[in-house]
Amino acid sequence: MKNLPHKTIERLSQYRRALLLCHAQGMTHIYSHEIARIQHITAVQVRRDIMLIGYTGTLRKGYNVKELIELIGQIIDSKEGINVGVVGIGNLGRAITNYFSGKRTKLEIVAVFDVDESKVGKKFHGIRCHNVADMENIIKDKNIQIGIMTVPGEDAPGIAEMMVKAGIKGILNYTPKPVNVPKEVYLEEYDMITSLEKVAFFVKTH
Amino acid sequence: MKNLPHKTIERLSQYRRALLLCHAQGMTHIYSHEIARIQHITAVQVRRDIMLIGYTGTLRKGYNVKELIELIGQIIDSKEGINVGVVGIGNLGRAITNYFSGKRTKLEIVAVFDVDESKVGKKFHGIRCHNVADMENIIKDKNIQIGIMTVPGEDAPGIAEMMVKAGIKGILNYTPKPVNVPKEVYLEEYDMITSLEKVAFFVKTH
DNA sequence: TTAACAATGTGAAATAATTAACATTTTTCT
DNA sequence: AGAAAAATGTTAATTATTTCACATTGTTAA
Repeated sequence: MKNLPHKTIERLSQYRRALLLCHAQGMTHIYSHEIARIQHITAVQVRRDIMLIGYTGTLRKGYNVKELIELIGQIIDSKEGINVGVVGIGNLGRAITNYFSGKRTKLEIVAVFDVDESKVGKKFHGIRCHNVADMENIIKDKNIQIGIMTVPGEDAPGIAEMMVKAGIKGILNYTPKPVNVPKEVYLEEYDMITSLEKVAFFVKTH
Repeated sequence: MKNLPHKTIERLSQYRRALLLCHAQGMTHIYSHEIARIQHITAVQVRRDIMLIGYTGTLRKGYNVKELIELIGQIIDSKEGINVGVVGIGNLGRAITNYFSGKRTKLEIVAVFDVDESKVGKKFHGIRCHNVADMENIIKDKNIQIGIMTVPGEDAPGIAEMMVKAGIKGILNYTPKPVNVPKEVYLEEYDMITSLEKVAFFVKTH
């Protein structure tokens, strides 16, 4: 199940999110076109993605919500769970920490880091804040495999380097500054300005 | 210049961000492979994107940084500038408001909104917070064309509907809940959980 | 002066992602 | 029972995006 397209992985995550809501509302089955409508994509795309993970629905009843949630979990979650650290507990770091906590059983934020001494030692949404200086040890001790960077851009390269040195496996970089990591570390970068500028461009050009 | 690929638009925004830094450091020219290294892409891709916007560099000297910044501005910025509103001034809304303010001359956050009475009337990074109930009028009065949603997921559909009613042109939805808008409104959705799960997947599968 | 080099620009090929088309199957209706 | 409808599953076609390959051309160095 390794060769799923990147886009399919993203959509599976989104499908699960939607399916969890449907499940909570008591729906037992769902059609591809219902999922499609929620996600603003086509039903064919949904069916193709689901085909790629080898699940098969019931004709005329659609997909079993519970089963599909579980299968998507088997695909995208790691069995043992993955520990996550957030570096930089400003507004964005706090937003992410609050938002994630308890949302996914297989992904847990186990530590947050900051340089600000007044934050070190405090808890954010129940998670202790450590000094960035101690990051390397804590990443190793707590087996943190993914780091989320929410520090100011100028600090990003240094933080990334520290994380790589500590043996991090993946980095999600929310700073405006691209960082360099060795190719064995998976890197995902996202900048909000780019998204806003993209919206602005398409607004401008109708 | 309307038919630029979506991906090219995103990269142009990123190139500009990088170029602005280079310009600030006093660089006058830059090679495609230098831009490529910063953005972790190939030099060919950079050259092709630049070709698509009709700019042409100097052989052996590369691209003129200032000129390229200006040209990208002509492509992706709107001449008159676009006003932006942020709905939901929790941690994420504040992060975005702080981060954007003053970063781009052609995109200005002119109002923020919240339901929380204790926030209404206050200023956030110099921008007044209004009651969501007044949103429709203020969007019209201030000619807000883009709305950034940073409210809890369950409020997203209602907020989107209000914005559409007020004549918004584009929405950037950072809530975990996809919203429906008429096709003349440009919609961009981004969910942090999806990004994190994607990183987790690729970390898991090496 | 001329050869080697290092850059851009771009048509063509390759790859990735989406969509179309339709076979199949279950259910419902007559 | 048979026809129509409505759903899935999947191959093939299409579209979008990236990469290859290489022509071109200033620059540098022998």
